Amino acid sequence: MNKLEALPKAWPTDITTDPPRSAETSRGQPVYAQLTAAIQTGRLQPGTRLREVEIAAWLGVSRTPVREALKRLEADGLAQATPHAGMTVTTLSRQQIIELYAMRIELEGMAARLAAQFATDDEIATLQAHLRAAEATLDDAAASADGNRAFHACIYRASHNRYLLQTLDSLSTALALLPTTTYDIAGRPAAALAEHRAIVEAIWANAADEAEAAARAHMQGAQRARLKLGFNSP
Amino acid sequence: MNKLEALPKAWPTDITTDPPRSAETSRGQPVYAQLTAAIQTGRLQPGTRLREVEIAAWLGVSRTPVREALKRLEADGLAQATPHAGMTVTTLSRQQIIELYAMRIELEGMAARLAAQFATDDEIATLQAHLRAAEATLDDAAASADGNRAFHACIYRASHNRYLLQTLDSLSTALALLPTTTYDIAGRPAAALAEHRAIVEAIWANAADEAEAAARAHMQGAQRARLKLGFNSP
DNA sequence: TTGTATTTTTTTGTATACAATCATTTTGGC
DNA sequence: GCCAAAATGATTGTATACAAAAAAATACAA
Repeated sequence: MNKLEALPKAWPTDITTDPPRSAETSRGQPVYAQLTAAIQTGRLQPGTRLREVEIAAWLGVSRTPVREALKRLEADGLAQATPHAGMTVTTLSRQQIIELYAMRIELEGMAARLAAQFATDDEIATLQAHLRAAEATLDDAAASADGNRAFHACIYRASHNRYLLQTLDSLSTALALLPTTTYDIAGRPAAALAEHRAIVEAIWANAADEAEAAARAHMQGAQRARLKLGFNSP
Repeated sequence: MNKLEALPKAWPTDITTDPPRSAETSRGQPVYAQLTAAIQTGRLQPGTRLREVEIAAWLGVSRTPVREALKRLEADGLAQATPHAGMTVTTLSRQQIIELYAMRIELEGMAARLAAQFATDDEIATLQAHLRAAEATLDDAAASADGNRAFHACIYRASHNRYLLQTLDSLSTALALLPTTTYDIAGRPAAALAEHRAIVEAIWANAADEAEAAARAHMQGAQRARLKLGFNSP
């Protein structure tokens, strides 16, 4: 019975100065989850038109929640809208990929630096567990890619900066639009694992400069691998 | 009924048609523009409840476009939603402000570096024009703050990285939630102008390292000024 | 007076009907 | 046969009615 907003113009006095930002999923929006999953698994290829009525019929809901989910996809850069022509799944250009990696090089470095300064023991233990798990899936490109995403998400959280977390999540999701992952390249999973080890080692040692340098080197390696793979469209 | 009277329901009455909002305006969405303007000018204070029907009545539209605009506000971090309790204008905590500035220090540095490498002659000329304009408004805090935003937006564009532009736009907008600007501090407009001059000088000279250092120093100065001002809530 | 249960009110979430707009096609004329 | 213009169809944008859930108010009993 905490009448939160009925307080006069005084600022909310609830003790939690940090709002649980993870409450994004509190309002269950299965439409958004279904669409992002379909895009990231390649079931919805870049360029595919996203028609509201089709999606609504497919998921058994009305157009209203579908529109909401599509707006969110647009905000995340996964879909693009043209005024009255509807939405399509974003097709990344080579230039966009370069810009995305430029951002990730910078921000992954920042995240690793902050993690080296502020990560808790639990978070470091989780990172080390991810390293061990990655050893077991070196031969499975899909599993390696999944583990890679989880590993990086751990570093984002360990940075303890919610805006950095949100931005890096968005950038990673955008790169998931690409039809292939760098883990499809022979030898890349092993190289990535070695680079991950260097990052965790520096975080564990609270070596901020080294952690940042290792993370930047890792992302530059990922970019080089990516640019070897080619693209959907020039 | 007394509950309604206790709520801040003073909605701005003058409809200023200023939808510049640069991009994304392809689908005219005046509701979003009105709400962001009202938040950034302080007419909608942090903590204010955003009721769909009130906003719809105020702007003379139905709830549908209002919902769309509110979702976008939420994605931009300007509003926060609780499952069935509606939305409120975000109240930034001290920790959030610190995290926002940490991001801006990093990304403004990156933007200045990229601008030093890739800015066109036109873009540099525009930056220099902003410097001259700022000299004329040193005594006007509000005008200085506006000019400051425009100046930084120019650097964002000159970086020629659309994701960096989008992220920095979002971060700047979030900081506009604060009730005061650092330009309210005596002497800060002059100091900021000097720092701006150093940034433009480095960009003009294509000195990437110096541009990045100048931009980081500028944002650190802005953070120090901000932290002197105090906050809404601890 | 206070605590609890019930009812009332308020507000969001969803569905659907209608309007507007753009793309395509068809039809008429040359 | 080809081009232009109008009509048709498809799809998004908007409004509104209804359902659901939560908070607030009220009634009632201890």
